[in-house]
Amino acid sequence: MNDYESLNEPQREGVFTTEGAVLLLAGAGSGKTRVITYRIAHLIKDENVQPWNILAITFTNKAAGEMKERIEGILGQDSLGIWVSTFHSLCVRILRKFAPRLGYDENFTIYDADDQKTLMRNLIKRNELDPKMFREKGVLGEISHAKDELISSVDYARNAAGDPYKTVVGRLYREYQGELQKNNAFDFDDLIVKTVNLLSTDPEVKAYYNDRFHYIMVDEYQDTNTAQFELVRLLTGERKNLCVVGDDDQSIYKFRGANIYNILNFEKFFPEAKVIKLEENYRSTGNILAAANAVIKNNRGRKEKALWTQKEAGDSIILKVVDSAPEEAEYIVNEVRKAYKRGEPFGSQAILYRTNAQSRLLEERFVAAGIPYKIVGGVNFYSRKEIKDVLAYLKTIDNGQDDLSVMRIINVPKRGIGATSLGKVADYAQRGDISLYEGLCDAERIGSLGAAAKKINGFVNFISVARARAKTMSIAQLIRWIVEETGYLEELKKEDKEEDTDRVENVEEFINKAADYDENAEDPTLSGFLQEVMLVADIDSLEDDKDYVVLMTLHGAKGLEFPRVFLAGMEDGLFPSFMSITSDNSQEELEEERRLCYVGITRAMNNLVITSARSRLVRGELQYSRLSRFVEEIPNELFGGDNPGNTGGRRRTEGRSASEVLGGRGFGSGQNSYGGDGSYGGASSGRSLSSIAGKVTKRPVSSITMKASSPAKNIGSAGGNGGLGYEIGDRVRHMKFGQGTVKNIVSGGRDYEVTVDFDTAGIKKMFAGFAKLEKI
DNA sequence: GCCGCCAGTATTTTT
DNA sequence: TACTGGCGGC
Repeated sequence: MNDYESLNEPQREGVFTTEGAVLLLAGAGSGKTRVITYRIAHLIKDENVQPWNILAITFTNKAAGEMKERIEGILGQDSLGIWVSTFHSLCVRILRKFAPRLGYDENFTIYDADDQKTLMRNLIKRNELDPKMFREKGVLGEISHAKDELISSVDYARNAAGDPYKTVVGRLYREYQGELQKNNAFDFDDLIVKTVNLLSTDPEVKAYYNDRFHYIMVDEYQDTNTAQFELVRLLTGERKNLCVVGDDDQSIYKFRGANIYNILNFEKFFPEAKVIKLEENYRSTGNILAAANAVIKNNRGRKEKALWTQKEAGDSIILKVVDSAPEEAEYIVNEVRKAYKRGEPFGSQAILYRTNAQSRLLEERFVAAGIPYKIVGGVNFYSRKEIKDVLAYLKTIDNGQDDLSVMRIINVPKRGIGATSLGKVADYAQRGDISLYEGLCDAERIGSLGAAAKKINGFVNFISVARARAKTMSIAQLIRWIVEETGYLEELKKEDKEEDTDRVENVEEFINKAADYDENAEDPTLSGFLQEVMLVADIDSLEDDKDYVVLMTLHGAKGLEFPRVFLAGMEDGLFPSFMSITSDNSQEELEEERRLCYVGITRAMNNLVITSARSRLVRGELQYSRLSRFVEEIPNELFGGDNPGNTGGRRRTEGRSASEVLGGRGFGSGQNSYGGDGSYGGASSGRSLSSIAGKVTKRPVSSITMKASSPAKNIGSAGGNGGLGYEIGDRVRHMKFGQGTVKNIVSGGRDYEVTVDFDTAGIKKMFAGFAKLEKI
């Protein structure tokens, strides 16, 4: 911890101002993670704060994991006991302990979006409502927004008086909550809301956590909603040692209830709050930063600030406008390859887009080119059918009150128990006010069931045997036993469709994840496993040390950085989205889109490539659009006029004829596949757009590999720096930043902080333990 | 009770 | 285009 000198003045202020409320306005790339980690280290090392008195809240598990690693890198064992977690996992942890005080069991189930839909669909049906009028998605959206604002079903119904639609939604809201409780389940929003309820109504619980957490930090504060703010406020208690870190310019989750006033009005809630601004950007070149500033300054509702950098202007920003989306994909893949040949690893390049659907064409091209890539987002691993099936078995075993899960698996694989029999049991259960599973246990007593009762008994017996086994087996063993004993795996294997082979692989992958949990969790339990798994986002699987091009949405890219960034699909109607342009409060929504654009631009360290297609297929229809208005906001001089392949400064190029566009010609020659299987072949010249698009049939499952075990912790703590394998002056290679020269090695607690001057990425400081530098 | 076909709908972003 | 739910035939 001899490294405080490397901090700039405001950063230092952020580290040392530990008492009271602090609002850290941290611009993109201004080193906020560094401030948070150093701050925590300072609290523990210099202020003698116990690690378990510190709580740090992040948005993704990945961010939490990284922060933990970095703190551990500085403090080693001394960091044990710090709570670093996401809002949702924090709440799960609290509820696991105190859920009974709310009338739930500790082994509650968490319902994801799919489960919510199923439940709501049932309710709409039961109420005999017109499903056209009341769509489950719309109703759930209303409920979710209410929960974000801590509006209970009672309050909602009261506010709805006079509005017929809202009155019905209010009723559905109430019934929905009733069902959740009956099933001993929480949805995502409930995790927060119920924890807030608990803390605000139970002084004992509140005192317990106030006593526990003396210092609280919240990252990405601009994306918190009202309920999350209230949660933080309650946890903070009288000490008021709360440090929030955020950037109003990067607030991009309003659609999910993020309340920008949490940041804009922080000083109203905490009048004595100290406001610190981090405005020096260490990430991007001058040109990139200038572009970002030029775009964001068009927003009105923001705190004034000016991000600056000491870096040079760097390369020009490249703008490439092509005729069609397939050409865009081809161009990007080509540029990726060229950059790779110039020495930029694949892992240093990322492609960002507005919607997940855009990944398809890109993926197709990457496969054809034989370039390693990874798509983040889209369908979550845990929401695949086969995984959800297995999960439903586990949930049924763990929490018999979860009717939804029982319903899902009772006839999977086929047991000959159909809708009619199930309906009879459901009626019986409802009359007796018992769970569906308890109803099934009574099958013999339901006369009308006839032969079906035997089949149902078979299922009930299976579950009770499974419950007994769950007590002795590891979770991985239990899953394997389930999929074999029920014949589920057999059924998947029997089908020889490609799709099903993937499914079998996914189930195997799931078993691996369970095994990993069995090994690494502090106190592995089935409930714990299920709850953890339900909160995993796709981004969490991103591994820094793999050399692949990353493809993801702009939302997914928040908090990440890459030496080379492609912003794809920069077209009005796509980005900014059609919805935002045509919406009633278009002004506000466009500002949110603009912030998203700002986030995208500021992910880039050295090179930014913006692409736009004059036409693309949207839902099977060819759609024409003009260059995104955001690109128009970037000053001309930041674009290079002589970039190879650039449109050459002709930015406002409109009016190509439709026939020219429809020709779908590739722009180059010699685009032959590059180590791929050749099935997609070479240039697109001559092929019609539809035939190219028609090629996409199935997406390969982007593999999510698990690390065998421990994330390299104590490397090189031998003596001297003998364990590192390199010293000052040596040339080294980093998976993401490429080659560079070691400039300095400083011992920092258990690990070494190594300074490397990378040829393309510039000077970086990193902990040897997880930088995994290789001498060359 | 099961399977397959048809029609309607959706795509903005996700912990 | 692609997914889902509903419906009818076996």
